[in-house]
Amino acid sequence: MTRTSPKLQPYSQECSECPIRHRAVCARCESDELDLLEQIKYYRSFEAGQTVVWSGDRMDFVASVVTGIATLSQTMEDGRRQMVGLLLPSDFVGRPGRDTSAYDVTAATDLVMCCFRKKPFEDVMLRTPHIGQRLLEMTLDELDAAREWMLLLGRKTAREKIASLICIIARRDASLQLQASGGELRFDLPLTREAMSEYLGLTLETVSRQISALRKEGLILTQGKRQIIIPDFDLLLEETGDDSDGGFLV
Amino acid sequence: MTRTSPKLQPYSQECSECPIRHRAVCARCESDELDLLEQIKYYRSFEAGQTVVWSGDRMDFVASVVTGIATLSQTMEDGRRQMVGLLLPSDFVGRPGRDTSAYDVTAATDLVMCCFRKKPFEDVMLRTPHIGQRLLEMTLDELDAAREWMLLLGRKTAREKIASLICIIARRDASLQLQASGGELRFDLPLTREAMSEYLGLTLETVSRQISALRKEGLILTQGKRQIIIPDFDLLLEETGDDSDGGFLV
DNA sequence: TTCACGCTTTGATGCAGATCAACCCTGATG
DNA sequence: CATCAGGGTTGATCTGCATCAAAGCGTGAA
Repeated sequence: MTRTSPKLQPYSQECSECPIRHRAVCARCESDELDLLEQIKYYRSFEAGQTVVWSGDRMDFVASVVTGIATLSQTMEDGRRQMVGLLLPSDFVGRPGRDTSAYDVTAATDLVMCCFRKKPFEDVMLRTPHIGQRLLEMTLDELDAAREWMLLLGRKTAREKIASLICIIARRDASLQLQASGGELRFDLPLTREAMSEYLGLTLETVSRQISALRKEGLILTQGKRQIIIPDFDLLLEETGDDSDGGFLV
Repeated sequence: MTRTSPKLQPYSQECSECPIRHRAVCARCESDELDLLEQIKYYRSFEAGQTVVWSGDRMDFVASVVTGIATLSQTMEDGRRQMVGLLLPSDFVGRPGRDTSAYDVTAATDLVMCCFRKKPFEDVMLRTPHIGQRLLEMTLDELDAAREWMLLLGRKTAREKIASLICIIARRDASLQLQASGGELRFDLPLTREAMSEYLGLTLETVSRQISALRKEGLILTQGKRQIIIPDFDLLLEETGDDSDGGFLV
């Protein structure tokens, strides 16, 4: 399923100049830094379900998601799996200063990533401090998201977990698309029931049951297996167990 | 276990001069930077149980733990609580670029922190890039720890959670004290049963029961309520559910 | 058209951990 | 020395989610 060669992606519309995060950074970029990054960047694409790297394998690049969704997961010896990262377009993977992956990185949907070989990337980082600063900000954001996620895993009920996940995806989806809010929200769930269960620390049967329950109560509507419509976002938010006064948007 | 297990890596000695993280940084410090940091640092101490800041409150400093243990927790409206950070000596709290705390910060034991007012600290950061780099490394470490924690919360059984927590504390404790391992490990649990339950996403009754179970099976010995002796660390490790081949050092 | 395969839904049952409720230490205090 | 309070333990019961099992889609291949 090689539809478009990654080389031909109209990536420039995002922001061809700034590879770290495709938005918001470029104001600080200077042209010689950009040249350096341009020279070392390359694209890779994956089909839904493919593994990008296995935990423990050598990973000699860092990357950011261009399109699609990637996940980070940990697996226990007996096969229990927990997702620990969900990467949407513009998110970053890889750790400067470490050369093996600590997690399984998987394409949840068809996926295009913009990669930089680690060594040259680190060289550029040394020369251009704002890249490090940006990376620090992003890492702090991820840490906050991870902590919110810990609350979900440790203390929320299955119903609250499902409502939370739907809200999280709706929000990120909406923010990516600058969607006009006001009425209903409509979007595709980009995850299988199984992937959702790995995100939430549940079984896929429980995920399915809770989605059915929310549908029966009218809190969400569904079209097909994947499309979700949220008639009243605030109503759904009340089911998440989160503070009603605006919590985090991740 | 004739020699020090790789799982019990010692921290390098503390370094009173370097406030960011007491180990490992100072090689890169230069005296004028240190002077700057010296000038803006101050100490605060707290008794066990005291709250350092509440979630949502103004927090105009960043800090690192000097002695004792601090925790970060999130609370839901109905009172359910989840710990999301456990700060041992040399760990860092606070987020440059944000002026309210996202979490309740609490002294789990008597606590001394070395604080820096946020604004001057940020100024120093701008001037001395290696502080930002160090902070990035530390944040990445914390993110890895958070992800390990997510696996624990989402997928481990109560028994595995307890075994994991005891191992985590034993390791960090051992590394702080350069403890000669080889035989048994002996240390104080610095957390109440309730704090442990908040860490693990359990109730305190379950924590108590599981500790009793491990004791009855001889995997741990206890003296009083708090002191723990681990006769065979590897045996306890097998109860954590983690991969046997060396996992993370946090 | 039929088949097969991957994903999803739904039902029946079991169990780990929550909940509710006593009771037990141990050290501080008058 | 008696009392008290703040942990900590242990027991009985309940329940939310896991587990086991089967059947229902929807899509693409034959």
